[in-house]
Amino acid sequence: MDSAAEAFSQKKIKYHHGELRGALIESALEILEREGMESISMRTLAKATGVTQAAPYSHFRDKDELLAAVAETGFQRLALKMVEEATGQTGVQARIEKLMGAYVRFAVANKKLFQLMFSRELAAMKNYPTLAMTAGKSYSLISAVLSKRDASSEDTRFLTVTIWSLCHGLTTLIVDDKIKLEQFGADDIDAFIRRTVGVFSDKLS
Amino acid sequence: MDSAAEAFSQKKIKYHHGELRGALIESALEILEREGMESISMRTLAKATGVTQAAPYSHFRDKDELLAAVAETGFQRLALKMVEEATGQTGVQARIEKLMGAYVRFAVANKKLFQLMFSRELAAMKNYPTLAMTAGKSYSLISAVLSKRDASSEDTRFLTVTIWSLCHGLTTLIVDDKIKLEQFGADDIDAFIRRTVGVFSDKLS
DNA sequence: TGTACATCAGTGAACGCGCGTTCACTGATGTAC
DNA sequence: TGTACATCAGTGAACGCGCGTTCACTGATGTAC
Repeated sequence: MDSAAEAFSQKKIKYHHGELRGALIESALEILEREGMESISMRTLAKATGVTQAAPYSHFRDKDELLAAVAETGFQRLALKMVEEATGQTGVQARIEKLMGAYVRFAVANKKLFQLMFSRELAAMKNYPTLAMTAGKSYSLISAVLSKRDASSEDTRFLTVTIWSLCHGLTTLIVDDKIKLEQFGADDIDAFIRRTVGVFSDKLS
Repeated sequence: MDSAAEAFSQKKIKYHHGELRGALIESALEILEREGMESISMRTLAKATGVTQAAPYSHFRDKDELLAAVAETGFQRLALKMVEEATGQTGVQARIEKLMGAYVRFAVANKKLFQLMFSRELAAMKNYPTLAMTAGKSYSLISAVLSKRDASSEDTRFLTVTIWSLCHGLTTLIVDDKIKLEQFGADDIDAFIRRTVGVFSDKLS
């Protein structure tokens, strides 16, 4: 028996999967990016994970709970990227630019996941407290940086909303193909963002 | 026969509807706002309009074409509101504030319609040229105002994208309940926007 | 170390549902004469 | 003004489909003794 066949049979003979919950989320992320959100159903996910269609219900109460888990994974990864890229930067403006850059780049690299994270299906879900908390992380990161400014001529809360709106709006429009970066002669996303944030750079010192 | 019964019977006996296309779009707008996008199906629309489920296919090739028509109506009304509110204003900043105000207020007053207009289902539709054109109107309006500035220290295209992103992002976040206006002590949307646009008012003269 | 047993993850079949769409048809309407 | 006819909007029945979810079950696994 060669190793491929062995792996297959190992996969086949396993009755208890062991890590089905995580595997379902991974499958969801893959299918999401490959085929889009409409292709995500309990049945396709189960099949993709090599399990019967009813098996996921041992780990998720219903489809909403699964989608919430997938989205939460997305928000965690997004926040992680933002933190990673912004640490080590000095100066408010530089850190804001990095946060925004991470936001946009994450969304572009994970279009469908980003769309899921802000889809109306997900927005309709109240009663997933951890999801709401994780989703609020990017706002907190921006707010935290802005509150460290020397001169606070501009109210931090308003400035945070402004920056966050700008960041989210720009990202949404890019992901949904309403803005084509190439048309702006900006070599890359970072240059584009620097240009955009530059509009109110004087408020960021 | 009283007038109500007469109206009913008139409605009943009519074989040819006469204005079915428009009536379907109206029904869609009503159901949309009342029950949300998931409740819109060819069948429910037909039923709501008092017609058999196959009748809509005399006016729309398929569901996509109908949704595109509904969204296009939305974009037209949005552009109309923006024009209405901005005309008569003097000064770039005032006009930008009015354009943004109209955008946000339209979205708040027509949440579900706005969500449809920027939904992934609609984004997936290429090949509806008139839809794309109508959808681009709000961008054009902002761009047109900004190009009238005296001193063009900031490139108009970048500034337009910045403002549009801010406008769209703010709107999206409000409509999706990520931002609660009450928490900001702003009496109304206009005050809030004035505060937000004020961040880079010096670039708007 | 070996056995009995409780637990519960995953099975396989079935449910009911609403959906988009097709199709042969019917009958209201407007037009040409 | 009245009739014949072409058009085509709307009918009613049917199609096939994938979906979320339930349910009684089976068998792998870990633990207590």
